[in-house]
Amino acid sequence: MSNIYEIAEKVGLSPSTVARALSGKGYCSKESREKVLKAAQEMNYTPTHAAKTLKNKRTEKILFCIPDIYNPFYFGMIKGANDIFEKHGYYTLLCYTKHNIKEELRMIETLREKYGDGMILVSFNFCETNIKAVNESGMPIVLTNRYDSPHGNDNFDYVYVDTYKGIQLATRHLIEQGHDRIAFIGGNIKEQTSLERFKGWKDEMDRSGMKIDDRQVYVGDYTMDSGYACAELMMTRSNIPTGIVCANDLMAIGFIRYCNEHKIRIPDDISVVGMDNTDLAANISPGLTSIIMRQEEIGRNAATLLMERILDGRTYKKTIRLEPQLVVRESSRKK
Amino acid sequence: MSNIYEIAEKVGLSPSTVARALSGKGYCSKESREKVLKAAQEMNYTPTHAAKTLKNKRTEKILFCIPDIYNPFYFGMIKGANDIFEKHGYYTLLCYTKHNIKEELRMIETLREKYGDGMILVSFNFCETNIKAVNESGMPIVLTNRYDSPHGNDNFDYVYVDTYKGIQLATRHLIEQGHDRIAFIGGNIKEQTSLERFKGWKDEMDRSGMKIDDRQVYVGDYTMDSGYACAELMMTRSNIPTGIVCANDLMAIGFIRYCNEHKIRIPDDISVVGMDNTDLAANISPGLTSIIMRQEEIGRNAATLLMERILDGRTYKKTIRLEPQLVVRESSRKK
DNA sequence: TTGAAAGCGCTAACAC
DNA sequence: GTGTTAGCGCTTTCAA
Repeated sequence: MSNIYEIAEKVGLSPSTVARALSGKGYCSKESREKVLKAAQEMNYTPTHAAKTLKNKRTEKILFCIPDIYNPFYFGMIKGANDIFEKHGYYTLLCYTKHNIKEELRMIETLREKYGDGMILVSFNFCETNIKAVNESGMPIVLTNRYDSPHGNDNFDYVYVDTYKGIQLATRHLIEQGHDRIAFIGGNIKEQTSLERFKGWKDEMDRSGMKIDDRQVYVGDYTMDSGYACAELMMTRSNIPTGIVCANDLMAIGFIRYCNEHKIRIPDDISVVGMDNTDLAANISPGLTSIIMRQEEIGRNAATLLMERILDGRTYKKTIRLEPQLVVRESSRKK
Repeated sequence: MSNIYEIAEKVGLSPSTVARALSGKGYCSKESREKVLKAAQEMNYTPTHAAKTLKNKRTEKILFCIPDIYNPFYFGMIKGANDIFEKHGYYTLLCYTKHNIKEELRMIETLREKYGDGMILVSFNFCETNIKAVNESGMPIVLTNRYDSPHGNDNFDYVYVDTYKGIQLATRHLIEQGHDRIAFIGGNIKEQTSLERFKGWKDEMDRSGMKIDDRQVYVGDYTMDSGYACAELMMTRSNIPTGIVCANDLMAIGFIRYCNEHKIRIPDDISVVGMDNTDLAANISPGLTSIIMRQEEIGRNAATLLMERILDGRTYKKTIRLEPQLVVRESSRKK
């Protein structure tokens, strides 16, 4: 591949003039510029990204880490963020971290190598390990979850929708519909976001004076199949709940699939509420009652915070909280 | 951020010794190595990616372009490819090209700048413009569609599932079930893959001696909403079809949603066949008859072809064809 | 085993 | 308006 020296030689000018002609910055006569551009074209010239970066310290790329590409929840976030980055001439590169902290650390390391100028980090499980890496990276990173270290020396931004409150809304909705046996299908509560969701359900149940026991709590992994499996398990037990709060739409869909297959009527026999309000919620049958999680807004806000750090040089911490909201569809109704 | 010079100064060795210690290549005494590694750790050292690349000409990154993150069809491909790249220590970076040829060209340009070592390019619309860019990039690029230029001088690999045949299978299935009014919901036939799918339906209809007219052909954009809209339009017309071939699962799901909302029974009133056999096909109700498109295998094969070019230096062209397959579920049955 | 030095391709300050 | 030159941070050859 050609470089500016070869072009310079070909047109009989110096490399710096070529560079000026190409970049449009600095003085350069019209003639020279034209000669250079023509030659560049002919020689099929492309600047080398690495060389530019080494000088500029700017890649104009953002690394966007998502734990799970199968989950439509993230699509909105990606779109929202992308819209902002684009405006500033930045590219978004998605990194699929597979729900795996090692992958997250690898990508933070890649960011430290300055492969990108900043990062949006989505994770189900912010913990001391990855937060430490974030803090020590010295690079701009925005989380899409709430996280505050006990030591209070965090220096990253975050944008979040209050998941705890979201699950409360879902639970309260079922309670208001007169349900009294309400189960919860969530994730592993060792993970931060799963714990929050679980608490949202538990606290709301407690507040309403509902009895709960362990057998009302089902553990999935946010996939449709795990929702299905939870339904299977539930139906082997006595005292089947009449209302189900699912920690995301996908599990709710899996749950409903089981019900459809086994002639359990939704919402006649059981009311189901999902969370995330993904496109699917409106498109399956029956339509799934769900919680709006403002994915696009999260993405847009996260991207904006990142650009502030990168372009405006903001160095103090900023956090943004967004409100979840209930959407009622056909999958839930009065008991 | 620290660099090898600062480390060298700190430990009282030369930068080249530090580099050797860090890379593990070349001679370096055990003592020196230990000193260096310790200092590097203390100074929170990370190598600069750009500097390495400038020397090595290797980024160990692959750019994976997908037109549409909302479509679960691509998930399997990403996973399959990722599995292979990982084995070779390569990272996959996803680029969302939004069904937009300009974005594709931008990413090909980014590849030419050597921001990555190779690319898997997924597009709905391979045409002269993007194929020219692919051919001229001089970089290893694998397509996940069939494409052969008339001039026959292509030098890229591709892996594909025969979509034409896939739609034929879907169409034949409905014909065999006794349907005679069979509609097709596809995409804009200006796009290469949409045209292939359309032809699959048309040719199979012709072969079976079925009459077809324009009003049996509906144009969507591969989203659920567009499937819904096609259903809406269809129902305003007379002579409603009894069988529907959809060019992907998402449109089929949107179509079914319309039917559910309007008390049209699937499959009693209308049989529906999708394409892609995404996870959703099995999880919605009724289960969607669909065409297996071997997404993971496409991904794995594409990644393997790419690694052959990058690591083994293969320079001749290779193409791989995979067979689609019908899966029958509840959404289609005998008329 | 270690160090000096050149060079990857580009940018930008400075001199002409 | 143009050219010279000195880096950016790393790798690698060659000499010591």
